[in-house]
Amino acid sequence: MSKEKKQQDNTILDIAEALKLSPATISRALNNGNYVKAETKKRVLDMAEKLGYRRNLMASSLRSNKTNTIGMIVPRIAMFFHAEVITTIQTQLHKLGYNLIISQSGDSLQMEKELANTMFSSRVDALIVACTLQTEDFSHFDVFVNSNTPLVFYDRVPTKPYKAIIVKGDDYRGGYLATQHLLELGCKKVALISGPLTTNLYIGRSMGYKKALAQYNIPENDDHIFYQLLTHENARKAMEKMFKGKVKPDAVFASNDVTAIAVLEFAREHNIAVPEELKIVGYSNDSRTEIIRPSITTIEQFPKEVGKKIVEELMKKLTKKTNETDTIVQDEESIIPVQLIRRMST
Amino acid sequence: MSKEKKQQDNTILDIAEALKLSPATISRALNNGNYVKAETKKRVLDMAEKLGYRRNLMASSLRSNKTNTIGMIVPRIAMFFHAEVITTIQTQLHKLGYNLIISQSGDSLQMEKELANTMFSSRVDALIVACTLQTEDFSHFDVFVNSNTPLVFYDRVPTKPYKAIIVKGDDYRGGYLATQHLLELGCKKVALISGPLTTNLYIGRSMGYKKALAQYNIPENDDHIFYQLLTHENARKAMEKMFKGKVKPDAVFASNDVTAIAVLEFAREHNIAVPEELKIVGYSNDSRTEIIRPSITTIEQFPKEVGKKIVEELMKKLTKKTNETDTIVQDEESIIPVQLIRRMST
DNA sequence: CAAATAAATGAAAACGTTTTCATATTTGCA
DNA sequence: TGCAAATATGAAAACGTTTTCATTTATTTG
Repeated sequence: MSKEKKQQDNTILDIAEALKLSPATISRALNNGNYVKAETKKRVLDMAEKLGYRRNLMASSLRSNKTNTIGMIVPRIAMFFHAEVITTIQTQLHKLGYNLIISQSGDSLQMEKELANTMFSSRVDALIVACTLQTEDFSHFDVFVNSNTPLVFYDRVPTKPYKAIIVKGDDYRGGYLATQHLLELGCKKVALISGPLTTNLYIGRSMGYKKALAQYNIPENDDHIFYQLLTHENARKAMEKMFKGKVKPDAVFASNDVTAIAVLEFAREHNIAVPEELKIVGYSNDSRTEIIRPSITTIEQFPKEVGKKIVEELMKKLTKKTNETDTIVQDEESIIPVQLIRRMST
Repeated sequence: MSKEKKQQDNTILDIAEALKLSPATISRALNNGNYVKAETKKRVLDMAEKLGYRRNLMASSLRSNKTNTIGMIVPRIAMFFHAEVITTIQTQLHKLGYNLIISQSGDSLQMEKELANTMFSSRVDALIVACTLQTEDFSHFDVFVNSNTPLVFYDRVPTKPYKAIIVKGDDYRGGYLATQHLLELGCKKVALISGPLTTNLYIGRSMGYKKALAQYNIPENDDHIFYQLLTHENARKAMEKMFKGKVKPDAVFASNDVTAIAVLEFAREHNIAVPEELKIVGYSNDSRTEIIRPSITTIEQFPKEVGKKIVEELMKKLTKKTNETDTIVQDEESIIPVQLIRRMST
């Protein structure tokens, strides 16, 4: 009853009043604008400090039409690769005076749509997205394109041309390197457990796989190729199927590390010696692949490089926003190199 | 040159104009307010849809003084426990119509302070924090308390009373369970590698450890107790020290899983049989502890329960915001139970 | 030293909502 | 049918900034 319901924050007007200046001047001082005397600026800053003033971002954004906030939608922050990308981006953006809003789609298309809307409502200055695996139609991002808000897709990106910045790993090369490595080691029956071909990632990795097979004159064996959701369970099922069949694989290229780990566990349980009888290559260099025994050979995607590239491209866009290069239909793609990390599973 | 610089978003006024209604009515319809005819409401919603209207959250928040956004500061999203907590919270909040803004302090106090300021500038309706390990002074959060903005600390919480909602795991019990388990198995020389005692987490876990020792009449051995930053390197150093000493431990209770893993790796390299010669217990049930061989016994903290509890307590606060219970100096603590997960390392 | 220019400040509008208060319309009931 | 109460709408102010434009003050220049 004694205190008011909500202690009032100090505003620019309070500073103005205390200093017998106009709000305009305060604003200029606070934004280190040019048209303000050094002395007044100091006085304002001191008084702001004294009054515990914090800029109201709502008001500021509303008026200036920029939020200094960048949105990000990822499938899951717990995924090692994405966590690294996020961290890099956040660090970089913070230095540049931007905030980052992170949201998870949980790999649900419905959620992705809702989040895109929310992000737009929040009027983020730009949006960075790694899509769900089901996203084939990208129209829920149109609103960003239409309002000229920079849009970045990374990792999981549109398969059709779309007016956005694209940053992705070299999946084709990754698939090729993994498979070539196995063939180079003398494997003749390299299986592929890939994600669904609706996503650029798995398309690329699978094509790399096929390229390598072709190059080594090994025919593809449809019984050894799986396109499915990359869950633990699905991986086991695939393995069971293959090892019940008449021709057993001598190597598996798994399009992600979770699957590679599941494959390794299957091998353990069925007393299949790794790498002697079965060699395994994963994808992404998840921290678990290094710790498991035998450690798993995998493809490093350099998430930090991806993050850096994203910020770099984004800043280009955000700063030269003035001159209209509206004619461009699709921005250029950046492709980040990958690297094979050889471990004990091969 | 043809297109305008930034395609104008449709506002409430555009809808109003199209429908020959006042902005007030549109606003009411959009917020399913009560004082609006069902028919007009439908007309408005349809037109909003047609014009691709999206509420401008800046304007809305500014006027209504609530953002429907909740902020969150964690040390690192890549930490398994935090990632789970975040995901749970985000899912729950989304159902309730709130957005979540996540930021990482990277365990830097300086960063934490900056982020707290930014969060306040963003006028989040509430803030959820897991502090850095160095945070002993909490005054950078005072501004939230002063403005009556609900504040939740979880996991890493103030050691002194502070007017905030507290949700934490039962660290004391966790430490006790881990140590008791080892003693029960006949270990006589249980080492402790703990984090620094500036944080409630490690205070609790260490006290639990000591309680168990006392209960089993085992004297503490200072050469086997370490309080240090829980890095991989520090863990190795501690192990080297102990195994060079005259009395070697027969078990290690590591206050986190990264350290437990490092201990296991040290054992592997020095041909110390786990669990026969050395038993290991970690803390947090990181996904890696299950995958490594031998798998590591650890303490489950039930991050999902933590997340749920946080949202529950928060909502209590946010909804009954009206009646002033201002006299309370500190909110109640919630303590989430823990559980020992026995694996092959013991 | 006056005129011209530059620098510093102020007044007021604007951003897109929500909300209060007033007004118009409909409904309920005697 | 008439009048109060309930329902539906509108007008205008407000939220806290930034920004444009005007004005004052200080500085330069011929």
